[in-house]
Amino acid sequence: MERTARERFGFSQLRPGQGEAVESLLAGRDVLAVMPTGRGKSAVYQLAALWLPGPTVVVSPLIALQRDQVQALARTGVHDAVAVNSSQSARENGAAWDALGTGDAEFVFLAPEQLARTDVRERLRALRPSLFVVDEAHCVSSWGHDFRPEYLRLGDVVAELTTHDDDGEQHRPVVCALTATAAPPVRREVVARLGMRDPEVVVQGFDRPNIFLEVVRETDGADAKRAVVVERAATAAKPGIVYVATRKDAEAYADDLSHLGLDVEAYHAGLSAEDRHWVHEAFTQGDLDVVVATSAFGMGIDKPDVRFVLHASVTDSLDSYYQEVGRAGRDGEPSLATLCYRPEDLGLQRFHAGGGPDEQALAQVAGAVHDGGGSPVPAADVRGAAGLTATRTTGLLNLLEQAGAVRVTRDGAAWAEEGTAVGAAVRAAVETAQERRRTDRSRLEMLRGYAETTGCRRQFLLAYFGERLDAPCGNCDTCASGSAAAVHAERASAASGAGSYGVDDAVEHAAWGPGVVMSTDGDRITVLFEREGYKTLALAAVEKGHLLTPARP
DNA sequence: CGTGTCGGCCATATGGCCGACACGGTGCGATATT
Repeated sequence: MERTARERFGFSQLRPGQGEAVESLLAGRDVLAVMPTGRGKSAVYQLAALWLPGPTVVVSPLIALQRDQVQALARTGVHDAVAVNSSQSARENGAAWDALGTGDAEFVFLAPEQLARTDVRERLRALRPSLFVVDEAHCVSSWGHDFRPEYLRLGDVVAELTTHDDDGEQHRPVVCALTATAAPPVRREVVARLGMRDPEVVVQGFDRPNIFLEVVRETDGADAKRAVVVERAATAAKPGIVYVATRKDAEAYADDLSHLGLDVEAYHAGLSAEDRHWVHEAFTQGDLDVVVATSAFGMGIDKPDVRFVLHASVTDSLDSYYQEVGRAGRDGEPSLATLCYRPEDLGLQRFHAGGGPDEQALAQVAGAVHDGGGSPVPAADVRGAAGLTATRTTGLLNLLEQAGAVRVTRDGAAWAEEGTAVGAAVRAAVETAQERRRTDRSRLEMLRGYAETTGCRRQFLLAYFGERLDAPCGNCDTCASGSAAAVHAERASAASGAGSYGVDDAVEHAAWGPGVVMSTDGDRITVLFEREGYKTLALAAVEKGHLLTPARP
């Protein structure tokens, strides 16, 4: 394997975890790999594909990313790769299928929306793929629920690609999920949603010790914060990225910085595809000092020398935050991650997390399904009857399915579970949506915790991702100010009962229900409850009040 | 859930305050228009 990696792909040596992951895939075992961005992740499936017999399906979230990946594979000259998507003509897509059919192409890149098409799944099934890769697999969790609901159907797609020989032998593609950032609950969700079986979970270190972490708390209002953001972006070592919460802010900050003489561009989804491509290229080539961007700017950026990532506002979670921070300092040189924190900015994220679910729309969808009288109603009919867009209908059907009120076939046709009334289905779905909202809000609260901690930032961040750093890191603002050391000493001297709880322990709370211990930290413990989200509790109170009881994992 | 904008009103002749209201992120694919 190492020789092949060296000779055919030009990798000097396998990185930690890569060999393990490839071996598992070759042995037919599913793999979830959480690895830093770079060559490391795609090498896993490229190598495995060399020895596995059938073609490889790669689910990739962006068409632009699919293009990059196809080109990158073409450069290796080892395998041919094709993509199937709506940006290509019918002729191009047809040629892609032909290449796969003759064996000229080994890889096919698709977005989840393509896999929602019956004809696409049938063609894939006929190809008998041996490997099913989900790239940027955290999208399953972060986008599946509302934004791109087809992500939640990928598990069903794997099931449909499973075929049987004449002698009854099962042929199921091995599933390989890849991501750079995933906290333990995200990993669990990806594994569950993709229907992965006893997966090998390979997690490379999350720590990026060369990035200095700091939070600037702004108490003097929105205008004062703007001034601080501009000043910091102007004086920091270049190049860098400024992340903002709105498109309007992206334009405004870009204007301000440009007036200071910087080479700067705004980037957000409201720009033309042409402009976006241009900004992306210019930044990659080193022609820009700063890009001011919404969360649209990110996937596909693999620039080694980004010196700073400055957040003008909070993100929706530490998962998103660290994903964006991770674009700094990939070359290992000193870099800076600054979060300009105003508690008021949390409001926009609360808004984005959604208000109450739309009961009327739910009732229409549930009603349309119910009218089928127990036989599957095609998704198009549900959509028509409810008068909603396809995306929205799929999202609401996912919600109803998650609530156990309806069942959905792999074609997206839905039928009502026997004996469930429309009203009950809607109530169950509303409860499911509210759970989702609570966990979303608790994720936001964890970000608040990071911004407001007086302890070591890196310890807090790594604990969130399930990694323990025993001592303060020495490369963040609280370490520099001395407050991290003070907190560390205080926690060490506090009578620690943490011994009775370990990370990943299943526990139960009388009111909040079942949960899993995410981290223990001296005198406190953070638990992720299934229905309530993250809660951080004082250990003394937990022990005294017997608040948590062990539960079955 | 917080912010920016606009119109109306007030107490005084223009500036400031208040309430109402709109707005806010991520991409796929299908469809309509040039």
